Amino acid sequence: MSSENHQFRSQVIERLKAAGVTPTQQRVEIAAILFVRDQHMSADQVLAVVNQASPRVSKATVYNTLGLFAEKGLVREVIVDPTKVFYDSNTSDHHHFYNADTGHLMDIDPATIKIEDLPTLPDGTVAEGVDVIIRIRDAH
Amino acid sequence: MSSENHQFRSQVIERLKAAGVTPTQQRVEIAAILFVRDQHMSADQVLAVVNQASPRVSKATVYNTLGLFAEKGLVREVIVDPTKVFYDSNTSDHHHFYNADTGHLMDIDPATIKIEDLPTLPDGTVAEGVDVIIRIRDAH
DNA sequence: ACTATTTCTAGACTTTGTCTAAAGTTGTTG
DNA sequence: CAACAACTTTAGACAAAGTCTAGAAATAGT
Repeated sequence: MSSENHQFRSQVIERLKAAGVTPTQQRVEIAAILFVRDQHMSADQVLAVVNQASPRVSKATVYNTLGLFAEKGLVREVIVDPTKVFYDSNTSDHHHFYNADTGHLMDIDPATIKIEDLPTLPDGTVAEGVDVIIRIRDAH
Repeated sequence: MSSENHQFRSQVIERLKAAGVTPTQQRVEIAAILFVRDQHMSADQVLAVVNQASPRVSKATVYNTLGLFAEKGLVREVIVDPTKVFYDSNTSDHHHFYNADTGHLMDIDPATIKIEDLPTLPDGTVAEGVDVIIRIRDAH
């Protein structure tokens, strides 16, 4: 493993610790995949990538880990496709384009969209988050 | 069947025809359930309600029909829950609160939320729709 | 009525995701 | 550093939503 990779892994481990997640072997593997850059991956994709070389992480662990990361704010769940959940390694406040033709999910530049004051929430509830999805398709 | 019900059914049939949907027995059954009032139902719920008395519509037909209605603009698909699709019989332009604690989906009064000018779309794509989901949870 | 097209159906199947029970790790504490 | 508790991982069974198939039924057009 190169020195840069080694350094990246330590950064990943620090980030897990900072989020209160014990950095086990498997979690670091998964986090290292997600955190190389801002991206959107389904659990299935993560499973495929992590086990590319040799099977090293089980399906159950991938699902558990992604759920844990989402809970701890390390990734964000994006629900746009009825058949699967995407995990977004960009946790900053932003929204998405979703191209149903291609299944492609893209970030919207936060500067280009704004929601004016949120409506009053139903009684006895608190806001958890706001998702804006602009559904697009290929121009025919 | 009462006269009001009979009248409602004719209205439903007219609405299907207007949308270019042949009003078969099964489609009318399903539309009659959805169109009584603005509501959010999953395919499973529709299946349960339509077959309450005696089984009259198959699972495949319920799924096909809801898909057809969505395509024809008679209902709107709402994707907020990773485990199932909701069908909204309110097709006017509006957005949703989604309470993940209760699984409850609620309309947001269109007057109380506004999106300022949409961002530029990716090249070669056209907008299909904008979904805003405010995720809420029960105050502890 | 006869034929072609559309629609409906039961049930097998697929896919995403969850659960379980056992085995493996890790961390703590004396 | 041994003993123990708590946590994590795993294979594989399971669950639930939704799709597919091939035949039966309804419907429409002539």
